Amino acid sequence: MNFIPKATECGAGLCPACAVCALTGCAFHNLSGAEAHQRGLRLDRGDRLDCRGRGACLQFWVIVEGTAATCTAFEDGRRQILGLEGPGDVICALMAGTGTQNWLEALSDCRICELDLTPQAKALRHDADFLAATFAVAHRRLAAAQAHISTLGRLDSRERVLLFLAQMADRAGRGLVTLHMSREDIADYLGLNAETVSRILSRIKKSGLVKFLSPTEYVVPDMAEIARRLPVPVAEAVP
Amino acid sequence: MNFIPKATECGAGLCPACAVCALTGCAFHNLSGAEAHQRGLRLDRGDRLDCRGRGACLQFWVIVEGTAATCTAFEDGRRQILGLEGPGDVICALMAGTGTQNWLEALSDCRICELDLTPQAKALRHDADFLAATFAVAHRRLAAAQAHISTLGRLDSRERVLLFLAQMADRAGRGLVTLHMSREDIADYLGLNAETVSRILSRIKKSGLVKFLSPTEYVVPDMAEIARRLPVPVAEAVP
DNA sequence: CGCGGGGTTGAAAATGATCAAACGGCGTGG
DNA sequence: CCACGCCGTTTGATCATTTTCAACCCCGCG
Repeated sequence: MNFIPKATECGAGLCPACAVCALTGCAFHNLSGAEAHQRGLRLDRGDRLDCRGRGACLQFWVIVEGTAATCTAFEDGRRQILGLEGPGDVICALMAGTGTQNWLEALSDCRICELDLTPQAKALRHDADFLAATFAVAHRRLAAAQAHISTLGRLDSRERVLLFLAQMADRAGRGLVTLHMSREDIADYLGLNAETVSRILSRIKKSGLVKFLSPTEYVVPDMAEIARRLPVPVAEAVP
Repeated sequence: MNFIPKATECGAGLCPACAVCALTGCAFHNLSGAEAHQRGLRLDRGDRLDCRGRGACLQFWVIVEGTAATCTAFEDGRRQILGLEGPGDVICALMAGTGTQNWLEALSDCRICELDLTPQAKALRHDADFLAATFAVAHRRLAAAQAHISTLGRLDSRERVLLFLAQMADRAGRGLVTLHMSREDIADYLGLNAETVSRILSRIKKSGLVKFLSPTEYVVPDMAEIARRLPVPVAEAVP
């Protein structure tokens, strides 16, 4: 049940590829009994996890494996995917307003590590390493959220889908990309509807910018060509 | 030049209405020489302030007076307003990807306090109060950004404008509301264009939901009536 | 073999953008 | 004081994009 890699497994105490160790490295090293409050979860595709934090932001969910989405829905059922989460991503309590639901939804089968640090609240409130790590989590999510605002506000449907495909390819590290999302999931992420996504995907396919092997698998022959058709960089430059 | 109210001016050390004291209260109390790195700025309507932080997020801009907007623009000039900032709001380094500009723009004349804490970087990295305060800043911004994603992704133009009017009214504390934004500003915030905003404003005016005294001043006779037409709560419930 | 859940495609309708014209307030200069 | 011109706003006509509704296809599964 212990999905969290030990800090010792991660070389210099911090695992470069995932934030898990960054958290354990800071929050767990000087805490006794912390193990008791971490829980391994398995979600099947479509499963939802209510992760409203109680009060302060001291609960975390770390994606260990799979792809998940942070979602909201209005009273009338309209759904919006706020962000996509992959291995290493850390979700802290989603902020749900009254009347707006918030949940984490597995887009593919997922392994997730849940950390409840509320018992350690008092100590953590003064733990600089812990605070720095949670700040980094929030900051990274904020950057992603702001980029997504621009996407939804100022890109048309073709640009949104193209950017989406490019980003997923970038994240998958070139080669064959497998989407773990239905057309409707993509639509809810991009603020479109499923038919529009399908239509645009067909157009992109015809254009040759992306080669589809199946509805959920594709290859990008020339990333630069896609980048040339977008007014935004595909990947955020990491300074 | 010292725009920052002293913590002592704020009752219990924290000013309830603004985050300024929350920051000074934590970051400045135990720092000597901090005064030297704070700078009062005046921006006229339309002025832009490049606030990309150098490296770590240790520079802050606090709105003391006026309304400003955090903006991005694509290479081709399309502008998107990411968020609206009023007195007390704290902006930390905006994350600008290469190819995407980021700036803070005064929508009305503003007084802003700039804090540069990079000289204190070493000490602050271990200052729990400071870290907690910056986390709160990022967290609050994240909540706002996520709410805006839903707005842009899933509300139609009429709903967006209505929500905007209601939120501005809520923020202004009822009574007469004065918009410090042009139609184009509103459009760039809501992911629409200026003509569409104007048209919808006219429709809303005709419907009687909002009474306009001038193009930039209005009153909301019945907030509940507006809320009834929106699938989202107007104000986030503060827990 | 039939059923059901994506996915794709088409036609029609709605929504929002674009282009263009006219309005109104306001400051400047005659 | 008035005329002029500028800028932001409003409004109309038209165009493009996106949604909606519907049909159909494909494929896996009972």
